[in-house]
Amino acid sequence: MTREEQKAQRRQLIITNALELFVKKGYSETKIGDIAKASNMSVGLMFHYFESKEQLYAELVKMGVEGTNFPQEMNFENPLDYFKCFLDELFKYALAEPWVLYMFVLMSQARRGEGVPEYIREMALSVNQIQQPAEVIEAGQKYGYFREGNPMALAFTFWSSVQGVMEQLAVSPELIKSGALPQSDWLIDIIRGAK
Amino acid sequence: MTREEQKAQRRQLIITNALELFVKKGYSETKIGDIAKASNMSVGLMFHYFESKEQLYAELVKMGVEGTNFPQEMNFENPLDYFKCFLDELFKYALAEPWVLYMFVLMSQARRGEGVPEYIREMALSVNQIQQPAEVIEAGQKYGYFREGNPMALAFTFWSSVQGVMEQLAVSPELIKSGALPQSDWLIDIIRGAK
DNA sequence: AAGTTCAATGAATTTATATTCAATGAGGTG
DNA sequence: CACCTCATTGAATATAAATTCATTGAACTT
Repeated sequence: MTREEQKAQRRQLIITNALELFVKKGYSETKIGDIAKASNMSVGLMFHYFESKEQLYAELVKMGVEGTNFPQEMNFENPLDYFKCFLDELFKYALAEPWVLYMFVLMSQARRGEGVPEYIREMALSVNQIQQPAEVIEAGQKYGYFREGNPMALAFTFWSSVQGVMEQLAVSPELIKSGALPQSDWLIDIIRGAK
Repeated sequence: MTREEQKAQRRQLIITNALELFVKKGYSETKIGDIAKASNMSVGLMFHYFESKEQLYAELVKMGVEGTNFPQEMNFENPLDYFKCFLDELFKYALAEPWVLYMFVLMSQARRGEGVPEYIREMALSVNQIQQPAEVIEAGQKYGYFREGNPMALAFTFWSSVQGVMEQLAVSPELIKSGALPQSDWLIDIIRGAK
C-alpha cells in the first residue's frame, strides 16, 4: 500500500473512532487520548492528522451537514409518504451501519450545543429540521392526511421523538442486537393520529 | 433572616443554577465558575457548600431519583390512562415550572452517561423506565388497548420519544413561550396506534 | 462588649488535558 | 545505494479548570 493510501486510511480510522466516542461520551468528555488509543496511535500523531480536537469535531459536523439529505423534493401523492420514506431510509441505514446512526446523533448533539463551540453549533443548525416538515404538515392537514393541531408543534414533536429514539439507539447496542426495534409507523402516528 | 436560613437559601440557589446549567451545557462543559457567577458568589464559596463539582451533580441526580414517581399503582380501567395520566402530569408541571423540566432532562442525560461519572450514571439508571411500561403494554395488548408489536420495543420507542421531546423543550424556551406545544395524545398514539 | 464561629473571598496550588516539538526511522526517489 | 521526505513517537510545555487555603469581617453567644 502506498504511503498516501495509508495516510488516508488512518485519517479515516481516526474519524470513525472519534465519531463513536463523541456520540457516546460527548465532546468535552472525549479526550484526544481516548481517540488515539482507540485508533492505536500516539497522542502526538492526532495533531499530525488534525489541527485540533475542535477542528476534528467541526469536520465531523461538516460531513453531517453535507450528508444530510432531508428529502427536499415532494413527488408524493400522499404527503405522509414524505415522512414514511424518510423514516424508513433512516432506520434502514442507521440499523445496518452504525456510522449513519452516530452521525445522526452527533448532529442532534451539536444542534443542542452541549459543550460544543458556538460556531459549530450554528453549522449544525443550518440544516433546518422543523420548518419544512411543518409546511408539509400544514398543507396536508387540509386534506385530512395529518391530525389537527399546530403544524409547528406537530413537526417539533415528531422530530424531537425521532431524535430521542436515535439517541437512545446509539447508546443501546443490546437493543439493536435483540431485534426489538422501533417501527417507523409508530412514529408516523404522532402526526397522523388515530383514524 | 437567621444565618442558617441564609445558608439554606444560598445552597438552594446554587442547586437551582447548577441544574439549569448542567442541562443546558452538559456536565463537563459547565464550569464551577459558571455556577458561581450565576449565583453571584465566589468560586471558593462553592466548595464551602459542596465538596466537589461531582458531588453537586450527584446530589442533583439523587434528588431526581427520589423525586421520580413513575406511577407504580395501576388502578386504571383502561391501561392507556396509565400513560395518559403520566404524560399529562409531566407536561403540566414541566411547562409550569422549569425545575421539573430540567430535572427530567438531567436524569436522561445522566442515564445516557455523557461525561458523567459511572456511579452517578448507575444511580440514574436505578429508576427503571422501560420494564414496567413494557409489562403494562403487553397486558393491554390482549384486550386491544395498544397496537401490535414487541412490547419492549413499543415501550422503548414511547419512552425515547418522551425524552427527546423534553430535551428539546429544555433548550427551546422560545417554543414554550410561543405556545406551540406538544400534546400528550400525540405521543400516546405511538403505542395506541391508528384505530 | 469580648470572644467565637463561620460565611465569604481571592490568590495559590494541583491536576488534567490539549498542544508543541525535537528526535527517529521507514518509505519513497534519484 | 545515498538522500530526502514525512509519518510517528514520547517527552516537554501551555492552559484551563478544580480544589485548597490563609485571611477577613459579619453574625451569633455569653
